[in-house]
Amino acid sequence: MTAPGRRLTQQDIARIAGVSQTTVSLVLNNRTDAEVRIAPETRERVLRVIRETGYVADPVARRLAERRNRILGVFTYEAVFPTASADFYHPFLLGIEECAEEMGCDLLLFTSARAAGERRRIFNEDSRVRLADGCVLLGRAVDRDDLARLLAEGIPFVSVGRRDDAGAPVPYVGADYPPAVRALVDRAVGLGHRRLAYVGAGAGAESPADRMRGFREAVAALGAEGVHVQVTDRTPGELLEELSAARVTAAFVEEPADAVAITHAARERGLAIPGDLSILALGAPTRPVQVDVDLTGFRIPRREMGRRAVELLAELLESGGETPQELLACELVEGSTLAPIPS
Amino acid sequence: MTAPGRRLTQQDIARIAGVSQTTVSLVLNNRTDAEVRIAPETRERVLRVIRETGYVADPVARRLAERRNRILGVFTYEAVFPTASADFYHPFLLGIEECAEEMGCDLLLFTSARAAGERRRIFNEDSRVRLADGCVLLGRAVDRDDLARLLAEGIPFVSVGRRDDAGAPVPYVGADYPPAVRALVDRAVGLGHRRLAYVGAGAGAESPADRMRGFREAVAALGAEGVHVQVTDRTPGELLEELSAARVTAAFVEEPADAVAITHAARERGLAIPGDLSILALGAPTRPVQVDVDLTGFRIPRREMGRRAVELLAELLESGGETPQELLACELVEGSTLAPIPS
DNA sequence: TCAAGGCGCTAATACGAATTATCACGGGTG
DNA sequence: CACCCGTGATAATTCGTATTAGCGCCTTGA
Repeated sequence: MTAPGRRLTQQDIARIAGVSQTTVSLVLNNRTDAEVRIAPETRERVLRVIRETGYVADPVARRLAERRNRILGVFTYEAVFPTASADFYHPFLLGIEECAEEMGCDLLLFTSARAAGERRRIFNEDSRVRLADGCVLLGRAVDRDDLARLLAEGIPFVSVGRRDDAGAPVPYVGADYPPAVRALVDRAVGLGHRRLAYVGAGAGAESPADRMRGFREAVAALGAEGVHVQVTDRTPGELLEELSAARVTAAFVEEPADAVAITHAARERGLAIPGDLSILALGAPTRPVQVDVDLTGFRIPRREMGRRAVELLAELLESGGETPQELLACELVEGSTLAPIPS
Repeated sequence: MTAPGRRLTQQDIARIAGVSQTTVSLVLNNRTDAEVRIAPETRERVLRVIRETGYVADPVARRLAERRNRILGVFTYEAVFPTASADFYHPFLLGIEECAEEMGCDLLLFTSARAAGERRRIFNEDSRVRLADGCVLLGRAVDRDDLARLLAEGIPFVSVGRRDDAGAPVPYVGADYPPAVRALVDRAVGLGHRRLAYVGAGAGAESPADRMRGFREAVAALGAEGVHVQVTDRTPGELLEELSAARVTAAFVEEPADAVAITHAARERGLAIPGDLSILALGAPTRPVQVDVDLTGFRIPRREMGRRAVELLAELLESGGETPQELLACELVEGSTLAPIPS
């Protein structure tokens, strides 16, 4: 058993085995190159001492020397675990953890990144991004300056979620929103809907913008009419009124939590969903809600995105190569809030 | 803007500012001791270069020299994120993350710790435990050898959940099960119950053992009768039969998921809960279940345990000191599955 | 008999920052 | 004029591991 005092170093092992620190390092790394030769008996002796003492290499020193430590950073702009956003982020993290585990990597959560009282920034006073070989970025909106800086410093990273260029192309794995939204619009129009609404910000970050774009393009391509309904500071009731005033028959709601609220409000007022109004949900809820409505919409492949981000990061670390940019298809969810236009 | 090539070092900053690396380090660490003097203008010049280049110290090198890096390791014997156990672990992690963030620490998740195909071990071939300043251990059952080794190597750690000695006392923050179970037994006996059952393993790890102990002691102290019902490989129906055969009127169920299943099975058979049988749940579900029963029992202060573990770890790192061992009180949950004994 | 090369290992050094031990320079003092 | 001391910096060393460049010794081949 190890003495409780100071930690063992290769130097100690070397002393005990009667060899040099170099030899211990070579044995430890199982170097059998033509350049390096170690007598089997010496190797065995060193290995025995290592076994007996239970020595393990200090990962910090290793990283300093080798410039690599099989640690992947995970930066989230919001806290990872807190319940408010947990349901939304959990699947991404699940994928990230799975993949990291398979690759034998540890995950470093940059929980300390919060700048004084404000929202988190990647580069704060003494940033630890560099402790990891590379990192995965998570968050609805990612700071443009942070991205630019990551790119400029050549820090390997992959964003989960598409990002616009920030001085240079940003490596990402995103959800392919436009075709998913387009497919929903297609179906609605196929069921006779002509007056459609996009309910939500449709801007502010790439993902809402992408959905909005998909909506606009599809509406234009099919010759339907599309209106835009903002949700900020409005009750579900007010939204319903605006929809009805605009004679909308199918509402494409950016945030499923809003879709649920609107559905409830409608049913309270005796408005049938989807009989009188069809509701389409564009993604996964980012706020905690009891989703007791079987919403028609699509599924964001969050877990797959997490996995893929780690895979791409690994490739980036391995071989460098091109800036990876991938969009993963969203799967349509049948649900029961889309019906033919009321006659 | 930084050149995309090699990373800046203090040496580079020193060269640019026309000073030595030492000076850069001193300025960076804002050392103003009596021993160390730097002319205001020199300091300003160095700071300007640092600002202009956006230099940040390499945390790895820092750690090697300083023997401290404000990284806390989190070791879980099961995967952290996967949904199966996510609901159980989430609150602990929430507390851990909160506290780490406040203290300006990052969290290192040892996801790579899985030994070849087997369950996780802390010390595998190249363990990274030591990358962190200290670590928090999470998991129902923690390997005794791992604990002994952590203690022997003097690695600072705090276990979430009480642990028996492993060669030496183990630092922990646990839930104080015995008084919580005792309080429930008290109430049951106060309501006339005399034949009580402990349903669950009651052994295998510290936490079930603690509950069992609380149960036994309370039953003995109050002069009631207690039986032990094992759950492994038994259907809820079989459990119910055993309970009824033993004329038990109040069942103390270790695992709330089982409590839910038993309640459902009972109601299906026309057995009233709590009219005919009272059900007490001892803690939080470790398996995913739809908890649609308002169980009487107690709440494990998981979030607080996470927080406290990090706080204690911090103290341990700061000042060394005694092996901290704390038990946090569980809060009783009223629920509606406890009623007076049927007459 | 001597250069060429194989063998098994080690000394020296790099990695980037922190710390310790000095050092050069003036100005005041004895 | 020699001495001391405060000032403002730096050279050298440390942390633990990985890598590079050899070093002696022994065998071969011509």
